[in-house]
This record gives sequence, structure tokens and C-alpha cells, in this order.
Amino acid sequence: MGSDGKSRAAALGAEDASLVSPWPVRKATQRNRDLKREAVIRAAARAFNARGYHNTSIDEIAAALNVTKPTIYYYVANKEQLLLECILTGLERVLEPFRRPREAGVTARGHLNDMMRHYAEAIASEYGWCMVRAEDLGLEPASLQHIKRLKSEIDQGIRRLLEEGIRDGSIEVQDLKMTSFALAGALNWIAHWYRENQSMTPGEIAEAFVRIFNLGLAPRAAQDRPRSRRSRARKEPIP
Amino acid sequence: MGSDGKSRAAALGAEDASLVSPWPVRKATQRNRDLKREAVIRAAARAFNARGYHNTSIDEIAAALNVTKPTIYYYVANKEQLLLECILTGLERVLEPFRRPREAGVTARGHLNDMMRHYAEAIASEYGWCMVRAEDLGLEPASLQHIKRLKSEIDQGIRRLLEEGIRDGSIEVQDLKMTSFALAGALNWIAHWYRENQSMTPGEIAEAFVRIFNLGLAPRAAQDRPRSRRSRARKEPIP
DNA sequence: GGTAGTACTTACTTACGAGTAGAATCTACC
DNA sequence: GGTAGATTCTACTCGTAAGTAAGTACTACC
Repeated sequence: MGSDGKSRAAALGAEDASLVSPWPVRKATQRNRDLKREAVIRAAARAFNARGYHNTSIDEIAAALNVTKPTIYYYVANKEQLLLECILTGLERVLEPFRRPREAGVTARGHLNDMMRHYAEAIASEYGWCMVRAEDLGLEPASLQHIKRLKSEIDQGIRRLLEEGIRDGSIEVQDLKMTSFALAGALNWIAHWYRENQSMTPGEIAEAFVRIFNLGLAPRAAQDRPRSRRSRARKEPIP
Repeated sequence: MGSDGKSRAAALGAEDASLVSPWPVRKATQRNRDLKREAVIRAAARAFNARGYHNTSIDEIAAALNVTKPTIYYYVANKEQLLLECILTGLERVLEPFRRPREAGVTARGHLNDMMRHYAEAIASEYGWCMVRAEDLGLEPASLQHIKRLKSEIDQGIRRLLEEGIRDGSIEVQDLKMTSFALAGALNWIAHWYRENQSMTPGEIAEAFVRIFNLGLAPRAAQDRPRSRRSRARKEPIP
């Protein structure tokens, strides 16, 4: 609470002009507020990232921003919401490539590989850890449901790409569900080791993963394996 | 504390006979104690599994065993140790196949696949969740170090198998580190979805993962893909 | 330069849960 | 059947951290 008294009034006013407040909304101030709110969320993400949700006090987050605890509560209802926002931000980032339509001339496998690159970037961000590691158990049922809906959207997105790949001949898998889980698992897990091991950029990690998941570990027949770097110039390297 | 006054005395006695306590150790009681201690750990694992470490109170664990909180502390020094034991139990289970030598006539890839099956079983157990999901951030440095050592042993074990596979020709990968991370990630992640989705046995999950990681998603040349079930009779199916 | 609302602070309350002291009971063994 | 030690209980302490009440300073705008 304590964050939206006026905006709700404005929303109502949009429906019934007689309810419009005679006091104008202060635009500049509002923007500033959003910026600060975002900074609070980011700081929380970083703190959770470093010490874990339950080991992080609001006081610590406040201190990192050179303010005091009540200031945090001025921007956010409670600690749980802080976590929720971090998780949702992360999930939304991951979802982005699933929501945009495939570009012409790209196979489903190509799109899937793009998705993996995007996914790796998102997971390596501040919000990746929250999204993946935070114990969402213990969140309110409503929040939990929201999270689940987005996670399911990701899963369904992966499966859809796999199905399309099977149809267009660019992918060959046995079990959609397990393949989706294996992909998501490998990608999510990046959050666990990336903090301590930043020797590679998210892009390089993604590239390695694309290769691993495309080719598998068993040796391929020689003609399927372009040895030279140059052969990667093909649209989507069969490697 | 409050758990090992006598066992330490016994250990000292083993070194110097003059220090042997005139009171005999009660064998039957001791066995019973170990059993109960184990039950405490298991109950804790299940509770952490269901509600998360920080959302589980010692009182809840005690209640699940029809005892009261101090009883728990009679078997275990503190809550952190409870978590630590769960994690270590899980890790030890995963480590087992890395510690036993390869059977004759099995390729490194075969061994790796075995490892995956074992890994999946371990992760699907009560302890899997603790091992994977528990925020180990916030544990004492000594405990943390212990955990890290075991995790690193797993990672090194995977890489060793990959290297051996490259040497014996059964495996072909570009990046050992990334491949190890991708494998471990996919397997660890099982802990996240298995609780809510037990439609498959750990064995079936492992089989699917073996297939995915061996073959990859890109279509293989026709002759590499045995379509019939019978061709799996080969030692390690190229599938 | 006065005022309405915005932004932030000091100084609390409160609840919860880890951990413990010390007494009560139970059991193996003489 | 008495007793030492093992096991469990009742009844606490105590720290921590979430959250809040109520006020102060700041700023945009007339």
C-alpha cells in the first residue's frame, strides 16, 4: 500500500469525468518516482543475489541506496513484493523472444538458438538469480500463480519451437517435455555459477550451449561436422 | 553441541588405553540413536523440500515426528547443521558413480550415461531439493567450503569423463567446462519440477536426458539413427 | 513567499522463531 | 527394584528484522 492512491483515482476518472480530481498530476515528479522505484528493485536484486533473499534485510537494501528503511516502504509494499518484482522482471526478459514472431527465412531451430542466446543474457543479469534461485515457496498464492503462469509460458514456448522444428525438419527430438526441461535447466543453472565464474560473456556461454544442444555429445559423421570456422557462415550451421 | 560427549571420549580411548572409560558403551542404544538421528534429517529434508529452508521452523520438523523442539536439538546442533547434512547426503549420493572405477568394456560415454541415470535418481530423492535449491549462501564458511569441495568433485568428475570420451572416441565436444555445466544444470534442475510433476520415474527421465545429450536436437544423418527399438541392443546405442 | 503534496527520517512496536535451562521420565542393566 | 545414563518435556530467553506511526524537510507551483 501507500503507493497508488492517486493513480487509482486517475484511472477511475478516465471512466467518469465528474470524478476527475481538480489537482493535476505532476508529470516530472512521477517519472522521477518510477526511476527511483526501479533503482530500489535493482538494489534489492543485487542484494538478494549476493546474500540470498532471507539473509538480506530491508535495512541493508536501504543502506546500499543511502536511505533508511521506511523509504523502501515508500516505494514498495513489503519485502515479498520486492522479490516478486525481481522475479517478474527476469521472467519477462526471458519471455521476450517467445513473444516476437519468427523472422522470415529462419528455421525453428534458428529461432530456438536465438532464444537460447537471449535466455543466457537474461539469466546472467541481476534478475536472473532471483528468478531462478529465490525460494518462491512461501510467496503469496496469488504471486506464486503469476510466476507459474509466466514459467509455463516459457515452457510452452520452447515446446512450440521444438514442434515447429520437427515439422520444418530442422529439429529431431523424442520427448518434447523432457527436451524443454533439459534446455531450461541447463540455461537456468547458469545463474548458479555465473556470479562466481564470469570468465565468459553470456554470449559466449550461449554459443557453447547452442553447440552442445544442437550436436549432442556423441560423435557425428564426418561430413556433418564442419571443422573450419568459415563454414559457420551458413545460415544456421548444422555443425 | 550436546550430541557427542561420549563418542569423543571413546575416540580418545582408542589411542590411549588408560583413558578408556570404565562405563561400557551401550551398543543397542547407540544404534537406535543413529536411526532416530537419521529420521530427523529425513524429516527435515522433507520439510525443507515442501516449504523451503527459511520457511520451515524447527517446531514444524519436530511436530512431523511427534516430538518437541528440544528433541531435535538433542540430535542435531542447530538448524544450519540440519541443512548441511541434507545437502551433504545428496551430494554424496551423486558422487558415488564418479568414485567407482569404470567397468571393463564400457566407453567413457557409457559411463557418463550411467552417471546421468544415477544423478537423476539422487536428485529426485528427498535430498535432491536441499542439495540444489537450498540457499547455501548464509551457511558458515567451513560448511560452505565442504559443499564447494564436493560440488567441484562432481564437476571435475564430469569433465574427466568427457576427456576420456574424447580420447576413446565415444564423445566429441568443444568446451569441457560448458558441457559439464550444461549437463549438471539440466540434471540439477530436475529437482525443481520433479516434486510437482512426477509423471515419470527418475529412470525414465534419465533415459530421455541421455538421449537428448547424446544426440542433440539437430537431425542426424539417417544411418546414424536407428529407428527400430531393436537396434538399442548394441552396447551403447549411438541412437 | 506561501502552500499542497512529495519524499524521507527518527523512533518505535511486534511477532516469530532459534536456541536453552532444568526438570521429568524412561530404560538398560546390576 | 534401584540407579546411572539416555531421552524427552515444559517453560522460558533473546535477537533480529519486518513493518509502522508520526513527524520533518524538501520542491514545484501559484
